[in-house]
Amino acid sequence: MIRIVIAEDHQSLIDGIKLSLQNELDIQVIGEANDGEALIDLVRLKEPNVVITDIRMPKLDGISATRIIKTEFPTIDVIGFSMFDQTDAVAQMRDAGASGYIMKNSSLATLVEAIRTVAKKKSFFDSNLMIEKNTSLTEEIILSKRELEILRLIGEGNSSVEISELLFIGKATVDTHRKNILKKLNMHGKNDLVRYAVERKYDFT
Amino acid sequence: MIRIVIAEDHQSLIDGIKLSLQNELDIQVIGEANDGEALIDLVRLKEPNVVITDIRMPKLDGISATRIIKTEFPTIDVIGFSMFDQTDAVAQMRDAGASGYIMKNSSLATLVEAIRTVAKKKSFFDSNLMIEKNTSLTEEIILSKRELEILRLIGEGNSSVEISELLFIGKATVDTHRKNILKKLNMHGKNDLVRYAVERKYDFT
DNA sequence: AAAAAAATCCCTACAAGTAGGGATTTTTAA
DNA sequence: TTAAAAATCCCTACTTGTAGGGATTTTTTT
Repeated sequence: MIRIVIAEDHQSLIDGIKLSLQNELDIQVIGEANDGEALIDLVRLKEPNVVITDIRMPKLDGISATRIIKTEFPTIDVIGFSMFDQTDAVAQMRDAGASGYIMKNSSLATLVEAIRTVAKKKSFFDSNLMIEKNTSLTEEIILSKRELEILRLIGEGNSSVEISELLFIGKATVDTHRKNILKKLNMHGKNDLVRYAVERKYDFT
Repeated sequence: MIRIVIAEDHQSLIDGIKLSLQNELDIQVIGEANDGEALIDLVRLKEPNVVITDIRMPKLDGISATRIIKTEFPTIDVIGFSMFDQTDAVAQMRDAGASGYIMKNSSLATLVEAIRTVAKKKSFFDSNLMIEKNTSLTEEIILSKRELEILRLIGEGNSSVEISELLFIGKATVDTHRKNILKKLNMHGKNDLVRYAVERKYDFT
């Protein structure tokens, strides 16, 4: 029996995962936490086999939490998961000692596979992750300087026109950059860029 | 001389604040941090008079950082600041021991005033904050259950149509809720709701 | 110096959210 | 039980971003 705990500040997502795992008889959800600190407490209390944790959480983020967990309990396997394919986040989770990484839009099958794989002491990184596709997992700087700049401004809440005024370029240029960013990140849809920019507010270089 | 440190994961914002404070001769920025853990280290090292910290930061968030700082250095005054008027965040910062709270879109004058006020051991909470306007600062539940639900779904990246399908209601209804939420939060503009929903991913009740 | 990458700008069409109205039904609270 | 609040739905007009093209100039890199 694989005993797991889930950490995710979004309760509805936890509920979804729990529901999804109900049919997997060898996997048991023994606890859940809504922030990093609660996760640490929970792990100390229950000592699960596998921890599934969001990157971005209140109080303590998933990366720091993973570091602490792996220091105290090296045998516990941690799977990180987040909304987007953030190369840096994946690398940081790996450095922190995580055994796996999946994305929130991954299928149930992927989730289950990830849990079983890490429980067998193997690592599992979602095949959708860009980091897996390209060999060089160190410097994978996909976005150009200008694109990063524009992404940052999007995250700050600026519209294309506002950005064009801030950077003294045309609105059309900003739109082109947006499209290129979307293409590079393999995203579609209306608000994805905004969400991505805000979500990854981390590590803008 | 008021010695302050700034914590904010968005370097450009730190730069902006520093620039703004250059002309204030009695205020000196003696350090900056891009995450909660770095902030704690910095405070221990430099022991400033005032700390200005973002709520949402990698590793350790502003609320937890404030709690730690106030435990170790009760005389240091902390000012929280964030993008939006999150009633819960303000309350939590207050509980953690913060002396003030301002919003990122506050004017420079407000920022300077806040710093000087807390340095005088008085508390400063931005007059724009809803919490200040309404007397009952405990339960200030502005958004209805349905509105919160929709806001959550927006944060998860769903469009109005998708939300309407998820909740078995019409698209028009979702739009109305959006408009009401915007009105209640006093927001305008295209992506504000998305950004707000993602930013406040915290504490959805 | 030549090729590749990045940055700049324009076009049309379409989808989605905002802003301003209005209106009805269902819940909740006094 | 009756007001008040919440939730439901519809209308038109407008703005903004996405998707699909194309094209030119400026920087890098080889």
